[in-house]
Amino acid sequence: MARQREFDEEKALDAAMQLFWEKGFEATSLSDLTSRMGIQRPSIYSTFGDKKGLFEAALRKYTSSHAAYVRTNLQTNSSVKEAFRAFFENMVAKEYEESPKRGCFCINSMVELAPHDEKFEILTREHQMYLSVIFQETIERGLRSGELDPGINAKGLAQTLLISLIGLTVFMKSRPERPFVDNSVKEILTLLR
Amino acid sequence: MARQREFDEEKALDAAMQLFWEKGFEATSLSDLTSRMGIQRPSIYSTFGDKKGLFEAALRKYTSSHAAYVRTNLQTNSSVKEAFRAFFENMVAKEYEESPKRGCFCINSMVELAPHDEKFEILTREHQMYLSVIFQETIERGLRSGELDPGINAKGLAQTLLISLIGLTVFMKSRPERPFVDNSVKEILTLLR
DNA sequence: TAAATTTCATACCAAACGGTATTTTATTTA
DNA sequence: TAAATAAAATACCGTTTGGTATGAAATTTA
Repeated sequence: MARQREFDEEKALDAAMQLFWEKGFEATSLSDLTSRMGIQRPSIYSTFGDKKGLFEAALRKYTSSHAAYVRTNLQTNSSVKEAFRAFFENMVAKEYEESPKRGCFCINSMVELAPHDEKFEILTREHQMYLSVIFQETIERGLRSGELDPGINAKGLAQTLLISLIGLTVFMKSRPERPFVDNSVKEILTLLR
Repeated sequence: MARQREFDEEKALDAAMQLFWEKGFEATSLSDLTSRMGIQRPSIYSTFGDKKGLFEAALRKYTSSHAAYVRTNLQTNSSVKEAFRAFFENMVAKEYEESPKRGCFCINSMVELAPHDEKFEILTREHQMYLSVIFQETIERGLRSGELDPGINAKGLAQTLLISLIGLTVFMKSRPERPFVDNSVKEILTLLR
């Protein structure tokens, strides 16, 4: 044993996450990272391997905390319809406060990296699959309680809601007028009859 | 007047479009561009200004041809439901043949550039708005013919279909299993009752 | 045919890139 | 306290980046 680490690895990783989330992989330079993370280049390389390794660690941190956020969010409300409504509306409201519009780090990575890097193709797909399972379980809860129409296909509907969520998230990056998005949210939620 | 141009500007621009579409703005270098466009650096700069100018020209070329494609595609079929079904299914089928998954150049740009560059925020938003108008007009045609439920809100439904299309396009970049996407398409189209 | 003009090709530029070797500083163990 | 070890800081590396200056080649107009 010898000298002890002076920086907090989790805090440094969080700073990197914020940066990659906002600017993406290519547009974020090592200089950006060192200044925002508050550590020197060699510390990054000794701790995370290389730039891609750091990005991967940041994305994993994001997906795990995002998954937890979605899960608790959908479980708190006893009404399933109300839970989804609050979840979608909250997501829209939050994004309209953002500037620049960061959207979802995982979706951003899906667009920038997944098509050219199998590791990120798998990582992003698995996160989306996990979200669709959370959606499905929530819908199934609504079916058991009798709140939802028994004719509903839980899995199919979950997948559709997830795709709508992705579409909303991406579309908001172009700063469309609010009613456009609000109306779509309403319409999408009618699938939860 | 003097020496005449040796390269075809449209062909060169098309080559640039393919490259930017596949790799995005940041990941495409001037060297990539010169070799694929078949012309030298100075020709690019004298013709298109700079890298961003070339990208913008390429994106404009894409959006105008894409808009025309969508318009004719939705107008050919007399049945509106059938037109949308064919359009969505065709789009999914085409994307599953692609490798790497290029998705939609406009959507890719919305994710990479729109949040940090107002010019692209506007450009991408306006293209989406245009698409939603095409959708809306198609739905209104179905309302007039009596094919669609008169209770349908043409504008709202058009916007929702557009957002679903965006979600599908982006999601396919992570190479999800085909049934996931196919089921969602079916479910989305049920909104066209 | 000669002057004028524009394109093309080569070569080049400073700056920024991702990544490391090296030295200094701090802490632990023997 | 001395040797060993690991982290921090500085300085540096070759390569690639986007962007140009320059001169040769070609076509027009006068």
